[in-house]
Amino acid sequence: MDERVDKSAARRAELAGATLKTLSELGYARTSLREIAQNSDFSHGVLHYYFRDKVDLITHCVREYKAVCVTRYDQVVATATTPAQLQAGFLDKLAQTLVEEPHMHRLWYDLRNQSMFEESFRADVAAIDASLERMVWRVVSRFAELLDTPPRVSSATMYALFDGLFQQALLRQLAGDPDAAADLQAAVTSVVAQVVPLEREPVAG
Amino acid sequence: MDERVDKSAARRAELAGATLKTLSELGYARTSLREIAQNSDFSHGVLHYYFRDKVDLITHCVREYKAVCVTRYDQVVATATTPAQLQAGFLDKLAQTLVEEPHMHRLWYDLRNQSMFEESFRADVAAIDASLERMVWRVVSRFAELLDTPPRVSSATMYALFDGLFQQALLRQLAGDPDAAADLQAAVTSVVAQVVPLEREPVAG
DNA sequence: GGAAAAGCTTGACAGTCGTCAAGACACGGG
DNA sequence: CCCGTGTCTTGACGACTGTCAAGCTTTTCC
Repeated sequence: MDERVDKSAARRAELAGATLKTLSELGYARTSLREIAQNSDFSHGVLHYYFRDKVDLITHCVREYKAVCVTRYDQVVATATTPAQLQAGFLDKLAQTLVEEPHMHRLWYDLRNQSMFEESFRADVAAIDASLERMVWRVVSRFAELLDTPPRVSSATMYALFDGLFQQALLRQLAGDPDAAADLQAAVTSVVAQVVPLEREPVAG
Repeated sequence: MDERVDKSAARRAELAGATLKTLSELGYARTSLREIAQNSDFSHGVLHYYFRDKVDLITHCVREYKAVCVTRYDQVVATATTPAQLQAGFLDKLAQTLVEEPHMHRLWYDLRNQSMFEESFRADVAAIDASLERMVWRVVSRFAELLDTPPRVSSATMYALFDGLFQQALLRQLAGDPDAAADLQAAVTSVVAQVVPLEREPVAG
């Protein structure tokens, strides 16, 4: 019986993978079940054998997506012993994922946007957003710890800032701008210098 | 003859309005020409009388959208004579548009996202993004001028930061979070305090 | 007033969509 | 061997899509 559910879970994961691939290539608006099936080894009918409907399938995908993303910087956080090391490692991975996986990232932004229109996605999307926020905060708070300076903005704000920078960089990367990654690194460096600064006078006002 | 083109332009604008409304309600993925026509006084066939195809129609809409948005804060910039006035006016308008026009904003994010997948939208979207960046920069640079302190980040970075904050707030607003607007104002205030600070020691490193 | 032009509607076309029922295939236990 | 069960394919359904041609209505102009 365990074997049965394992098999079933594996197949679901396989189909979820094909779905993620399709979504990342075509975007939500043009992703159809038949197109997904063509990115897998099966026919379009099997999708309704493993998933209730299209929303169920995509929801499952979104959850799977989360697992991959959320640990991206954990290794860097775990091994870095100086602020400079941590910053360099983070910037490296940031640029790397921007250049190597832009399709995966646009898929995420597409789904998050879809959640603005379709309530069925909202809960899962919000959960992933929260996970990503924690991921970013692990990096930033560790950085602050190594610097012995508390961050000057909240976790939620910090995430929004990084997300905005990354999204602009992604737009440029997908438009073919060769400087997108380098400029992202520079911008992040500049912003971090402001919000997790070396010791300085407190801001008045 | 001028009268002809005026009439034609007016009708195009009218249909573009119906398109914007439909897009803001349903999102790009579920917006069809028949649905657009139902949001106007005409039948679906007329869309092909005034626009070559769907892409042409939506592209035209996007350009129209730009005109409305881009002057949102100009009045505030023109009238404010102190930093506090400018900041308060900006935060007011920011919260107001978040609460009153969330559908229009999700439409913009949806189309910008679509441009990650469809090259046909890319140029127009990039142009609007640049316009919005200039809009934000007019506010920030004026603020810095009134404070007699240069901003510590570039125009592009500043826009990305605001955009990230606004997008997070929009997600929360659309999910029904009653604190979305207030938290956005607080976050923007906090960030501005970091990147356009009152005089302080330069950041080392 | 009547013809020409512009504006708009209607209906059809070839596709595609999500969904699902019917049946084919594999496979292990009687 | 056959039967039952889990797995997968096939083909069909009604609905919906963008597009466009044919024709209707209104306006314009002589």
